[in-house]
Amino acid sequence: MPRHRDVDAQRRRLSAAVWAVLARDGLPGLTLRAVADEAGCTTGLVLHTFDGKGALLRHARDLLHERTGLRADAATGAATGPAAALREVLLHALSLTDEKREEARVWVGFLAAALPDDDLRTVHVRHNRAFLTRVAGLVGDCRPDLAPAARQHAAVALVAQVEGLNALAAADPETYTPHRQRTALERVLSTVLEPAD
Amino acid sequence: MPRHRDVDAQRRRLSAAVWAVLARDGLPGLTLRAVADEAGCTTGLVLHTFDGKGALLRHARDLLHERTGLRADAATGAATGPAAALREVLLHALSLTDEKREEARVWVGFLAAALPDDDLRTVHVRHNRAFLTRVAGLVGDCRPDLAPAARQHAAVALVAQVEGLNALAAADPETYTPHRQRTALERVLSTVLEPAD
DNA sequence: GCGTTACGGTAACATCCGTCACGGAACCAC
DNA sequence: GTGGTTCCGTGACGGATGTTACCGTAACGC
Repeated sequence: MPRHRDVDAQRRRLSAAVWAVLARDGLPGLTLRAVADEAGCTTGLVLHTFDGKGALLRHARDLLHERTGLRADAATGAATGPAAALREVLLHALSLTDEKREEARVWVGFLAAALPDDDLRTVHVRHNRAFLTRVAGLVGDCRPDLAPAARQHAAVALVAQVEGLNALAAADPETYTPHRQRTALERVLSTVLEPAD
Repeated sequence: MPRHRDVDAQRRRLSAAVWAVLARDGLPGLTLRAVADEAGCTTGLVLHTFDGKGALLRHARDLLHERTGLRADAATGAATGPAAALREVLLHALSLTDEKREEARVWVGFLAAALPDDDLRTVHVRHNRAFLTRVAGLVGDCRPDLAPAARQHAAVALVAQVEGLNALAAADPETYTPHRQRTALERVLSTVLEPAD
């Protein structure tokens, strides 16, 4: 029984190639051949590892969620309190570095690809909701006085702020500078942490 | 010199077909043949009217800006004061109806198409900045006490909130309901209109 | 009414897409 | 070493894409 391969490692490598192509050439450039070239193999390997382009994209989207999730976990763990945890998680979701701006471009690419593709949309929506739920939980840690619905409303505003800044900065980083992103996030954050009432 | 056509009307019709295809089939389905079918003509007419696919997309993006601009003008004119004008313009930019959700899908499609296309990106960024400038002006009307930089910061947060909600609602309208969109926008709006200091 | 001219449909082009069948190469058991 | 089995690169396929050249046709000036 010869020749075993590390299937998971190949899937990770190919998914990383999907991100690289998506960040560099955008959604129109995301072809199996481009992914294979990026990964240093042929389309043969890609289609032996995944059941077609759709499965490849879904796995790449899953892995992106895993990656951002780990970063959020680390941000939560390093924080000194509930408010710091919420702030750190949201700050680490912004496009404050070139690497993160690349990631935002990839996120936009997946979003646009998911709109007409029900399978990919299901995956994309699930991960977006998971982030929303995470933020709602952190809001609850900061404001246990809030009812669940109020936490959800605060989380929606925070997540929309972050993803809006990411989408805008992906196309126009000169206008949506890191400083402006941070300032905008702090504005919304203040409505959660320092309610006027 | 026979047979003159209304070139502008054709351009508008073809651009409207671009929106329809982009809303229904997404960016991957946006082909010249699909646009021609939607407009009830052939690719021959499309390419006699525009210098290729890129020019068609840029014009369609221009027209989308014009359309949203007219809506914002109407919202501003109908408002009873500076605060109402700001609120109305932002509310009309949200995805509160099916038609607006379609428009948000189109906006996401243009964004994703613009990321790897410098010409289209230039157009897209210009229109996004115009909206930002408009919002900054309305903020100035509400809060003449604010310095220009502070107005800009407030406008960035408001625009990011609106576009973030649109992007999220485009893929997941069940989570980002009209009510939640309005509530989230009011939260950010309150930091501009009722500053805690 | 006729000729000229712009218009727009048709069909082809080369290219690229996703996918698949084939065959050689690599690897482990014996 | 030898056989058997898995892996993966090769090359081809049908179809779709953007673009172009061609040509019939409809409309205006005279």
